[in-house]
Amino acid sequence: MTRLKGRVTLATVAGSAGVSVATVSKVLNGRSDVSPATRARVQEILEKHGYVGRRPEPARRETIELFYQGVLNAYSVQVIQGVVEAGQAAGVDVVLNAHPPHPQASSSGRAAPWIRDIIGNSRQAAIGITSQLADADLAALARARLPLVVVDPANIPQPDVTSVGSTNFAGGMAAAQHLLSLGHRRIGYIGGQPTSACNQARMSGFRSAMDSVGVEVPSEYIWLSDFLYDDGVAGGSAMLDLRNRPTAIFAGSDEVALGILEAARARGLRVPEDLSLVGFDDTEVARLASPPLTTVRQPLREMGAVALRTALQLAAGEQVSSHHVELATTLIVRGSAAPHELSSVAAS
Amino acid sequence: MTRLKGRVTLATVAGSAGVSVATVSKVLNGRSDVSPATRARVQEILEKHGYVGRRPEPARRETIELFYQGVLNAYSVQVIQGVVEAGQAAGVDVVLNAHPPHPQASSSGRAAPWIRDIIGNSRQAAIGITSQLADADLAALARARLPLVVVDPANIPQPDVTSVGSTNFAGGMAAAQHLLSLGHRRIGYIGGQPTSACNQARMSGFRSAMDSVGVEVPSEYIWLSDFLYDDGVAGGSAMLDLRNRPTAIFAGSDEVALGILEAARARGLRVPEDLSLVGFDDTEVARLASPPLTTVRQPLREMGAVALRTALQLAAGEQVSSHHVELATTLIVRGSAAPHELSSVAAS
DNA sequence: GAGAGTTTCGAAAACTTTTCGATAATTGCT
DNA sequence: AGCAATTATCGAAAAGTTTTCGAAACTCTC
Repeated sequence: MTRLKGRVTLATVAGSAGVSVATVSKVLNGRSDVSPATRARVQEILEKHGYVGRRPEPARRETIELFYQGVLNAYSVQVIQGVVEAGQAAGVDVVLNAHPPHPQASSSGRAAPWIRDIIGNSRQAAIGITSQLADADLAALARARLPLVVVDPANIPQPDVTSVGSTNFAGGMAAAQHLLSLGHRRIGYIGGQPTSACNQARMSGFRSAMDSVGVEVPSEYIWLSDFLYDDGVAGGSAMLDLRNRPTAIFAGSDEVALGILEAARARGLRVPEDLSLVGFDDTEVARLASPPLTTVRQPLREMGAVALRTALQLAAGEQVSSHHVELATTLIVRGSAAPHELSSVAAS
Repeated sequence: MTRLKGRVTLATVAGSAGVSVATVSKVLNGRSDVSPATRARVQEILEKHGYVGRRPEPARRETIELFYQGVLNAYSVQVIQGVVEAGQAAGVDVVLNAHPPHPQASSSGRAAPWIRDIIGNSRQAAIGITSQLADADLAALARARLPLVVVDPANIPQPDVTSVGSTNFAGGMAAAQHLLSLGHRRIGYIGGQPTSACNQARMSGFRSAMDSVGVEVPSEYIWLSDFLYDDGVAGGSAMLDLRNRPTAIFAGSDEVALGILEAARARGLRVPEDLSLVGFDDTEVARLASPPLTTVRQPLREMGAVALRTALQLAAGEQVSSHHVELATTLIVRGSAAPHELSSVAAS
């Protein structure tokens, strides 16, 4: 109904409410010279007819905020690309912004300034990359009815935060199985913080695969700090200096793998002849590395695209089927992992 | 003046500008069916009369469009970061968008669709990363009075395009001098397209440094295709298979350097022991490479920040002192270039 | 150089807001 | 109560703005 002819206009509402066009206009603009009773009635009719002004919004495009933590790396770039591409397809603007690394949960219940900015700038939705938000931040966003989608949230997925991830556990298993199938038995893992959800999943997948073939993982074969290059160098150095060093290492990220690569090179160890390496993420650096990294691919662009589409759905008030979506990981075989025979031959 | 009677209205402006009320309204709302000349004139009159709408809009934030070509790489990421940081400082939104690689100068004089989008979305300014725009695109932007700043434009800097670059020539010289000072004499160059301005500058700087110490550069020591990994592999392979292969190579980009690194590894050549390598850009991958790349640093973040500030100046109608700014390059010494003695010892 | 398509523009129509006068309701005063 | 003054409410008309639509001018193509 109310669609008999064209758009709903002030005249439509005025007719339906039995008042003049001017009065309806006054109600819309909160003028004082309208009696409360009339105002209420007009407002009801407005609602009923779903009146929207001539220009619902001042012709401004929908805008979603994409934020990253601290600095951009090879990982975030892929996600950003996915978000931007999906944003173009959907005809929304993607505003990119950085936010300080870890506001360290301000004791007060106030949201961080940059969160308040997002709200104040009236975005349709926000997308975070591996972000860890304080409860106050989440509460502020919820109050403002501003949907949030996090790609690969750093902390354990909370039920009230929509998130997009990948099958980290399966990826960890795939990496371990690949190395096992190449004949390796002494396999180390160098990954991120023990509190990080994706690190836990990757390591659990790794452990699970190792367990299922009855291979022990000694504690000195596990090194956890962060997913960064320097952590790879440190962990790799420690592990390669062991009397009984591993013949293969599964790195929790490509950046870590590159750090291990450097630690190996510094010791005159060649990859993959003397040490097999499997990374995680399949960022650009995996392809550019020498040797190119065998790695577990996270479909980061797709994850970004899914995050954007989910954010738009939430912004449109639609329900999403699941608060957490995981896309499949794939093992990408390049040149950094080789059969164990090679390394034993070289060692002998 | 113009206050003879009551408020300044569309009719006032229309009369003063000699156009219809409708046209003024269209200018105000950024409609497309107004010629640039008319738009400019009306805008000027609007300004002069200090026209304010009946209800001032809720002050939307300034928005600048940052666009990249095709895919994001380690290079663009640094620039993006600089733009985003400067944008935050200036309180403007940075909208990120991709555009198709090379529309190949559509024969017609029409601007590319994505350019029309930028104009239609009424950005305050646009920033391109290594973009090559067709004349029609530039003309369309100029007509819409939309300032454009290009970071490291792919083609020769045109006088009517504001651009930000770095001292490529000096960087090329610095790279060559570094390798020369390490005792190298057989030095190759693998870089981008001969038509690319920055490639020309880098290679000229390289050649100039070589000339000034009287060292010849045989033609087979020069390889030009693109600034990509695969080009590094191809060029590196060709050059390293020469009977009299170079002892050092200056790569026109870090990505090319990584390709050369891989070509060397495939031939059992070690870097820097058997081959010294100097990259260009100092993107993240230079730090992550194994060995870490000695490279010529372009201050990409600063370049991005300068581009944004310049764009805002232009948007504010200010004159900029120069249409092309070059920031200084710096040689970053890491581990991929070593004294020539080492390699001759290894060779003997 | 005709034809098809595009761009530019203003008159008129459509829509919204404001002004201002009419009317009714309320208050103040005797 | 009766009457005047005040106030509240409302809509017609005016004012202001945006959109539609057709005409004219221009451009590109064959």
